[in-house]
Amino acid sequence: MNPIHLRTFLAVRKHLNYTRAAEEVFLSQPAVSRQIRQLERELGVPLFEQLGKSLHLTDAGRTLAREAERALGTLERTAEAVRAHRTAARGSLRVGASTTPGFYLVPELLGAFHARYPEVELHYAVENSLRIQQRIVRNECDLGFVGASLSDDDLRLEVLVEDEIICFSGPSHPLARRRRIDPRALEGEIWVIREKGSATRQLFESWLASTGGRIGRTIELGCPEAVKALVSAGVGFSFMSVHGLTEEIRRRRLVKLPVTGLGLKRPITLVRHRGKRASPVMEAFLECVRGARIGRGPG
Amino acid sequence: MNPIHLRTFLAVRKHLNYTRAAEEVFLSQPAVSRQIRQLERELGVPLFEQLGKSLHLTDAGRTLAREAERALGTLERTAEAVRAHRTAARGSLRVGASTTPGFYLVPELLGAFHARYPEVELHYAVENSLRIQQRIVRNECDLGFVGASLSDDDLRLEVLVEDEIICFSGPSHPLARRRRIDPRALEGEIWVIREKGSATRQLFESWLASTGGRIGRTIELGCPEAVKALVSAGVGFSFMSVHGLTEEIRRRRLVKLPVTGLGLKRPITLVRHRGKRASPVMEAFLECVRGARIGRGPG
DNA sequence: GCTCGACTATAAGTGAAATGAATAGTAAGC
DNA sequence: GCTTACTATTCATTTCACTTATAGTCGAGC
Repeated sequence: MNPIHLRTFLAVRKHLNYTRAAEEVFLSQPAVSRQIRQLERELGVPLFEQLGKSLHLTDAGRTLAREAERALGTLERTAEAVRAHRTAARGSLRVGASTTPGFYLVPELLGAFHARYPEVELHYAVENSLRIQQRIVRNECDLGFVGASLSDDDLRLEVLVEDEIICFSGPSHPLARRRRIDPRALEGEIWVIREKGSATRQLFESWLASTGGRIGRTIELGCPEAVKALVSAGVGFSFMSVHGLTEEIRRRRLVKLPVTGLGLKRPITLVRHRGKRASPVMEAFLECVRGARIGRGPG
Repeated sequence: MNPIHLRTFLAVRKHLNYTRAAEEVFLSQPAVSRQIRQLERELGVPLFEQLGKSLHLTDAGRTLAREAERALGTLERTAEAVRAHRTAARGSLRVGASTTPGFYLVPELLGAFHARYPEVELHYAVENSLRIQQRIVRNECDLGFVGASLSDDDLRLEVLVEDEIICFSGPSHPLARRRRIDPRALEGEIWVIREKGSATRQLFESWLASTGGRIGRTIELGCPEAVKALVSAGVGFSFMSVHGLTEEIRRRRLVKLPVTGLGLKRPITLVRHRGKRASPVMEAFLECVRGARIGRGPG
């Protein structure tokens, strides 16, 4: 029971005349006869009856006429719903991000995108860089933003902006008054730091080890905002992407510490699967990302 | 976009594997590839994307998956609704009848039929015999019951029962006391009779003319029940099918008049179009008609 | 009663489209 | 780097639907 058969049937019902119906659907009259016969055979009931010269619908034919229009409509709406995905107006976008971009970069991108494409369903996952990488590979996310440099043949990387990691403390902290701080001098202080999986922490630890320094007493917190709040209250010091600190430094709630030799930079990278073809929604989001003039960050 | 394509698509979505999907829908793998490609071309969007070795649905694919099930369901229900007409349980029946059977025979048949097939939509037209005949020829009615003998090459006639036309008056009428009434004796009385188009009236008038009798003063009424009511009240006399009088005669509200030589019989005939194939509903109704033991009438 | 006109059914030939088998290509895993 | 699992491609084949031509049927008009 094809849509073609149904349309032919409806044409016959309309004219009650095979020849006219054939003209309407641009077929020959035998083709119409055949299609109706096929329908009748498949459904097991006659759809038309011929009395003398005139054609009439049977009960079954009346039922089919009523339902066929609904069925064709459903099919048409289905096709239209799918075709709607040709534009970015409808669809979904699954974005992943590691903590630093996930807190201080991506939310505003998503906000801007949502304002332009309110119908698009957004999914957002903030996890550590490794897990974001996995999500991309498994196609659980369409694209990701990470602070770590990943390397994987399956991934397509695109550096968006350089991120700088700085040390900071609260304004009342003794370190805040120093004009120059040797890395070794930090060892006696309390370190307020993120959990082990944090790329920021790993990066900083690597650098510290290269200077011969060690980590002293620590307080571990899972969320960068919690770290900032604690340090701002005067407890210890920490290090973090400068992008996450702009506002607090301007308000003098946090102070950048002049640690000698600390010039830790890393790229914030847009990650995609190499083999993935960009959907219209994804194209639109990428345009948003590039239009956001990233790189004019606070660094 | 055939149902076949949609089913193939749903199989691929289920397995996310063309080869397995091909097994499920009993096709070769290239055939599945091809059908999916056709769908994608028709809809203008990719439905699947291949990342490395694994297959994923696109947004468009997800939409289609959701809608395709609904669309296939609609089609299936449509087919089922039509197939339901293979039995007499669903459908419609258009019955026509002339006055005599229309009042005193068909209603109980329809009642019995409706009790057995409550889902069948019934249409019932009571008109004079000629119009019923027209309705059958034009296929406005599926079958008819008439009191007149019709002749038409297009019609298929079947005598159900002999109907007898008798004369009657109210119990208080002077005629009711007579043991024998000559047709001529009626001329002085008031005739309560049906309208001109009535087959009963025509039949009676023909008979009367053959005896040399004439009609005297008349009161014309359109409906046989009104005729009975008036006569029962003592006004004049009338003639009518015995089938319509059984109850009133038994209750002595009407009295059969012994008019000499009056033996007017006519067949109550079932009328169908010769070329019409009986639908299941019609078959069922005909069975009802024959099962009603017509012929054991009150005559 | 016969012929003509309108219509549908049937038959045969044709062409397009879908299918399947074989094969090449590609990615993933050991 | 080879093997395995899967999809894309190619080509021959078959199937199916269509068209053309024709026969059959019904109704109308002379």
